[in-house]
Amino acid sequence: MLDKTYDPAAVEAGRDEAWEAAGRYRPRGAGTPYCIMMPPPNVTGSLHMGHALNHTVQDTLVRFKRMQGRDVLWQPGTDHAGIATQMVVERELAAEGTSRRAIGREAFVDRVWQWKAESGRTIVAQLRRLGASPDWSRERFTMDDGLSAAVRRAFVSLHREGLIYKDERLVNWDCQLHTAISDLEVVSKEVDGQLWHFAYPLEDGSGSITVATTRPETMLGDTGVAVHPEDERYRDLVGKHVVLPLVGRRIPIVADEYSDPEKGTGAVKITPAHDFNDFEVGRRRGLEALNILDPDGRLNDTVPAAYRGLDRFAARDRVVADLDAAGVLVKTEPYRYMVPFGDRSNTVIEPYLTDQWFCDAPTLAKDAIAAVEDGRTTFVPANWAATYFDWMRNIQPWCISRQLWWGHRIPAWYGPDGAVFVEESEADAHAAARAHYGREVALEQDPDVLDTWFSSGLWPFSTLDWPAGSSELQRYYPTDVLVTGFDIIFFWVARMMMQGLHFMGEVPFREVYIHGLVRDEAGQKMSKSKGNIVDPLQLVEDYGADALRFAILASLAQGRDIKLGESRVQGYRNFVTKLWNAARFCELQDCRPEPAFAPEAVETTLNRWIVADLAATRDVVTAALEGYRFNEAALALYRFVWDRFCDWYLELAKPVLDAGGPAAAETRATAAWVLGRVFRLLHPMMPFVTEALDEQLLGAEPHGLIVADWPAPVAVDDGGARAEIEWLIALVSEIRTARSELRVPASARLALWIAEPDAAVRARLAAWRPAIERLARLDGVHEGMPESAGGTLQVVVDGLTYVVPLAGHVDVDEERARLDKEMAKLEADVARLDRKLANPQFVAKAPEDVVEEQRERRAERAATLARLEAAAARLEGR
RNA sequence: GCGGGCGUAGCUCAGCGGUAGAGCACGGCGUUUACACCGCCGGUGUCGGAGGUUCGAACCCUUCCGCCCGCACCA
Repeated sequence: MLDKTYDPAAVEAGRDEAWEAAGRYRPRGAGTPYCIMMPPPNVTGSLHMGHALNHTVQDTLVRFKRMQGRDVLWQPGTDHAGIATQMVVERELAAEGTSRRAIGREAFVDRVWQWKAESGRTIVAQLRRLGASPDWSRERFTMDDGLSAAVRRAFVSLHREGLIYKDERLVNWDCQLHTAISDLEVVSKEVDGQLWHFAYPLEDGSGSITVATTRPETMLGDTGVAVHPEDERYRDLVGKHVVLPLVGRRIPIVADEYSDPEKGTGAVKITPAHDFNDFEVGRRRGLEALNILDPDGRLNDTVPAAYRGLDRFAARDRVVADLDAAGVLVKTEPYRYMVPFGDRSNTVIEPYLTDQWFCDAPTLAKDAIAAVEDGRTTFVPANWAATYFDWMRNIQPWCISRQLWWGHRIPAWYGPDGAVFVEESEADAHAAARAHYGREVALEQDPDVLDTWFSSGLWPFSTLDWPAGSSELQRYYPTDVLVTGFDIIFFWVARMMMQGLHFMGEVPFREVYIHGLVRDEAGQKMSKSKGNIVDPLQLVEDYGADALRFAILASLAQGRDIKLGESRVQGYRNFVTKLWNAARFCELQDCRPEPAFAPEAVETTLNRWIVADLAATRDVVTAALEGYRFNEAALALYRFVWDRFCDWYLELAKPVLDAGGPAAAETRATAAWVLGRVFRLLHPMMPFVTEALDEQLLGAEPHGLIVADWPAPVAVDDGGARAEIEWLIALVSEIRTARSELRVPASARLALWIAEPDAAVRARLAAWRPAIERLARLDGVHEGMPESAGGTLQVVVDGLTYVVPLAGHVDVDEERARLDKEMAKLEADVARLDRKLANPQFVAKAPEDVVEEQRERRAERAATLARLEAAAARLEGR
């Protein structure tokens, strides 16, 4: 027996373990392969709404495909997330009063591994709680031996091809983390600052040129002043020199297109080592790049003694004060401008001149762009391709080295004279060094590690045992679809495309399904600082994973962010409860699956109707899931279960079941069959409750639904069943509405009269009399016109008038008013349709079936109207 | 500045060329031993504004207004 109330916790408990133990998560080995690579969550992270959304979508797809008979591999794993993880552990050390530098590199890395071992299971456990069904036996971690080997192979190979190189360039430098970061890890924020104008005196004493800056401390590194070649104001100054105040350095005034006469004073100070634009100008004009900062962001020894060792911001104040004292501060104005911050450290990022490893992204991007252009990979929704192209076509060399300790150590070793040996192992490096020097030398490995995304970019094939190779690699690459948020199209999707195409010669995935972000009920992005985080696990605890999953999917309109509040989840928990109770009713009614049940062969109108309706729902759901229209699939099932099966089918079945006989037997079998189909259709979206019901109610074999066949289409000839049930629903609804509007007490059992039924209607009434009486609260169905005192209620359905004598329950005026309201609506409809049909253009140009449809509609409305008019007249007549 | 998106019922959103919809919220009524996590009943809303295309536009085009998100700028 099913429990009286649905208890998600009880229903969901133990099911993940059972599925896994039964091997359900593993590829079945037969069927067309279907593969999804799980975007590896940060190993030390915990589940947030974004994960819940992302994994619910993947799991729904995977379960759907599994049921369709595909050989499904959902490859799971986690990411080492270099900076984020290192920071967490560093914070821990700080709390203990020590630091990574204090304990040293080796001890620190050990410590991170230790921490990973402790906290690395959380996210996986949480995903399991959600119902995620990847092949956990294949779980990978980006720093596993195999994946690390893949990283080294990729690095060495790209290096040999000249696509990875070391260069001294400006990078985004994080002064707190002491590492370079990529462009993508920099977030610009608008800041209220000041714009200072300084007059740099000309060397020849003939005056000065005024430049403006928001970062005065950088003037200590100025090696030039640029003006626009066309700028009349400064034309005569080009080629002259100024003497840099405070420093005394003689620097040239150069002409360069970069200088914008409209901006600031039109003359711009050039600090090649500390500004990306200035760096380019410096290169073009042969200006020296003078690095004035140390890795902490303090001024170094290239600046005058007074400023050495000062922090960049302290130096700023000092420089301004000194320039003011020197009389060259022309003016100071408040100024709003954009300042780059590190997305992790949230400190101001400095452009900084260092030696770093770069990947030639512009070259790798070529095929990655072509692959999307020619449709080898497509985006869903398609417009995300524009974002992808936009970034790919403007891609810059990718700085892949990080001055961190946690991550893949760069496989480069340096000899005593600085010669570099890039090899997959230290042994190989030594061999190369021997060949180079003709003797054994001491080598030192590059201290840096690689950007985390370098290894994540290899994920679609490194997880399948590349470079060693395996049958899985052959079978599942390219994967079918990547499911991810738009926020990492650049970070991750682009990198996988570049590396996948380069190393595998084929795209990593054929489709990229991009979903939105989860926001709170007010549409705010969830963040810890706002305190509006909704914890998915709390929701799972309160309402069940099934409810959360279904809520997510039902809210997931394509290409939009989703706003998910608790009430939404609650609503779908109610839906699960509804399903549970419907199943329980069927159980009480002894509905059991009939092995020989053939949906096409059911005979009663009611059963033919529900079978036909379910067949249509199946088609809608199948097409919706295939097209990533999850909300459409969810809604179709919600409607079928609640509005059709529960509200009408079961209610109409009650009298049939009570009456017994062959019709009752068929109905029991049909109900059981329909529920079984519903469980299957719903399973990818709400896996737990559907399988529990399938087992408990229908006696299906344990953990079988997850691998049950997806329902095949059913070709039903409903033989007029739909029309008949629609008539019945309309009749009952009309009477209910009229009763409610006339405030007839619910308890009043009234008779139904029909004046002139034809044979068909007479038969229908006879067949459905118990149902009509039950659902419309009636007692007796009669032919003819009633002798009524005390008013009547009259409704028109399919052109026939049905009369309910009210016997004093209501007064005539109220019924008259109700009829008037309905007639007014119909009159308006008829008038509108008449206007349309009277338009010769419409009749001539619109498709025939559309015109015919309007004519029929017009006739139907007019007939109903006539009946209502007659009914009104009868009211008057008394 | 460039790109993308959004503006439909109180709220959250479907619909995207042929009668304006759902859920939630709200209000009324509670009869039916599956379900109060329920049942029944209740929606005229300039489909952001203005033009245009069309026999017909919430849906296509143009333009304007308002909001959001990327990217760039960052003297």
